Amino acid sequence: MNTKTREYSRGALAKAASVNIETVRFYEQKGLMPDPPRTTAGHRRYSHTHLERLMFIKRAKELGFQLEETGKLLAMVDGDIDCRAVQDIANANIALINAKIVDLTQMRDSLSETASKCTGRHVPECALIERLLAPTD
Amino acid sequence: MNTKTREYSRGALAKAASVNIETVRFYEQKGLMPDPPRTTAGHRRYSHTHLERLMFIKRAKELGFQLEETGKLLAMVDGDIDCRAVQDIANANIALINAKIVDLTQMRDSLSETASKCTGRHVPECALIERLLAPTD
DNA sequence: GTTAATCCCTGTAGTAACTACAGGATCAAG
DNA sequence: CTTGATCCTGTAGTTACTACAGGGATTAAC
Repeated sequence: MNTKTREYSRGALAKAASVNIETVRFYEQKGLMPDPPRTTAGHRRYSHTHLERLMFIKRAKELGFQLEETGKLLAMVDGDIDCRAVQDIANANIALINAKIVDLTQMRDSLSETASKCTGRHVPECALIERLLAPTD
Repeated sequence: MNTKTREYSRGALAKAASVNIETVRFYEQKGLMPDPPRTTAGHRRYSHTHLERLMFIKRAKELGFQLEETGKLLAMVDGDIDCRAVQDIANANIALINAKIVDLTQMRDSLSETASKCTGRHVPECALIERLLAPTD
C-alpha cells in the first residue's frame, strides 16, 4: 500500500505515465505540473501525486482537450469542482471537435471524388491538378 | 483580355487571392512561390502567373494538403505531371485525413458520453473529472 | 510642393504542443 | 573508482502562419 509513497526521477515518472521525458518538463514550464522537490544535487523527486496529475493531463489530451483547457480543469480539481463549469468546457470542446470533423470530412470527400477521376497515366490531364489549377466552382 | 498582364503589389496580390499579406511572404520563404521581379526601389511586382500559383496553393490547402505535399504537386506542375504520382500523394492524404476523422470521432463520442453523465450541480462527483482522475478502463 | 496617409521593406518573435539536441553534472553498478 | 546511464540547463527546431517594429516609398490631397 505504500506503492503510493514511491518516488520517481523525471525519467521514471515519464516512463510510468508513458510520456516523453521532455513533455514532463514542458508541462512544468507551462505550470500544469508543480515543481517537485529536489535532492541536494538538484535532481527532481516526484511523488505519486505528480504521477496522477501527469496522467490526468494525458487523459484529458486523449479526450481532445487543449492544454489551456486542461489547465482550467486542473485548477478546478485543485479548488472547487463546479460541475457546470466543467460541462461548459466539455461542451465547447465537443463543438470544436465536431467542427473539425465536418471540415475534414468535406476535405476527404472532395479529394476522394477528384482523385477517383485520375486515370493513373502520364498525362497532362490529371483530374486533381486540373482541379487545383482551374476549379469548376 | 489583358487583365492577364496586370501587375500587383504584394498587398494587391494577397487581396486578389484572399490571403494574408504575410502568408505570401511566408510561401516565398518556403520556396513555394518564386521571387518576383522588383521595382528600382525594391518593391515586388507580381504577375498574373504569381496569382495563379498562389491560388493553387490555397486550393490545395482547402483539400487538406500540407505545404510540403503542395510543394510536390507544384513541382510536378512545373515539370512533368505524372498522374500516378499525383494520385499517390492524394491517396496518402486521404488516408491521413481519414485517420484524423476516426481519431476525432472517438474523442467526441467518448467525451459526449461522459459529459452527458454530468448533473450540472456543484458537486465533488463530476463525471468528467472522475473519468480524468480515475478512468474505468 | 509639401505633407499625411497608406503602403511596402526587412528582421524578428510569437502561436500549440511538443521534440531534439549540446555540454556538463550526478548517480548506480561492478 | 570507473563507466555508462541518467539527470541538469538552455536553446532551437517542427507546422503554418501571424504580428509586430522601425524605416523607406508611394499616392492623394491640398
